[in-house]
Amino acid sequence: MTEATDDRSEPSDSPCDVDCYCQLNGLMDLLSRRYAMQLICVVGAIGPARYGEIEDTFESVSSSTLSSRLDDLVDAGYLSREQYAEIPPRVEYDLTDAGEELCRRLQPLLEWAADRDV
Amino acid sequence: MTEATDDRSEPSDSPCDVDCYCQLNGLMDLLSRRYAMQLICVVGAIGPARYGEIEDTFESVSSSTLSSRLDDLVDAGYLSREQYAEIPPRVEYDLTDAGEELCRRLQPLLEWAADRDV
DNA sequence: CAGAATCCATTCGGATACTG
DNA sequence: CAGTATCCGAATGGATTCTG
Repeated sequence: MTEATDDRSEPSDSPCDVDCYCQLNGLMDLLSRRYAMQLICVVGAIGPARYGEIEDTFESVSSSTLSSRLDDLVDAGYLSREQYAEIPPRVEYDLTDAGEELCRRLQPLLEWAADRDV
Repeated sequence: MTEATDDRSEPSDSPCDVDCYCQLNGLMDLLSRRYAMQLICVVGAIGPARYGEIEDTFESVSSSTLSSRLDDLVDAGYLSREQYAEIPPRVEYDLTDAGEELCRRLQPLLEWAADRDV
């Protein structure tokens, strides 16, 4: 018999093997970009949020950076973007279902992170 | 009375206000670097792990990148590094207490992420 | 108001070669 | 084995200006 002191050679039962953490997948790349994780939780916290609201929440973020990060999250399906035909224009971002799930999984991390090093 | 349809104007009771997500703190910067989150969970999964073990777990990572990421996490206090005076040299990385807490908060996220986009 | 476009300094991470 | 040192292209994010 093959020596199997641990289960690393038999990934059959584990629903999520260690290796799964290592395949750099698109989501991790996305979340690693600046403000991405914070944005999910902020939108989750203040519900449908206008662009300006979100911008104000962050102390300093350039509009170009914020825009591209919002686009990323919309394109990836974690944020929805509703544009109203008004003047002045109004845009509202909100979490999609996937975004809510993501937010749920991010919140424990971000809360702890915020406590740690303010 | 002041209108308070939501609690955004009264952040008194909330232990972690929305704003806390926005202060870009050092931990989020650290976690946003490549492999950082995965490393925490990998070390959490395979216990005390040698450098080579960790390297093998990732399909492709240059030693320079892996080294610097491990250094980051050690310096930040999430990984411990034990070096044994043997030949050939042996080094073992493990989670610190803070690292374990971090791992606990990362795991739900990474497991979900791995399921999502393989 | 909610961005888009452009430009640019900095940072990041991979490749490669070398070492105690 | 477990890195370090150096080099370099690519990606990132900020500043600024402009627009429907």
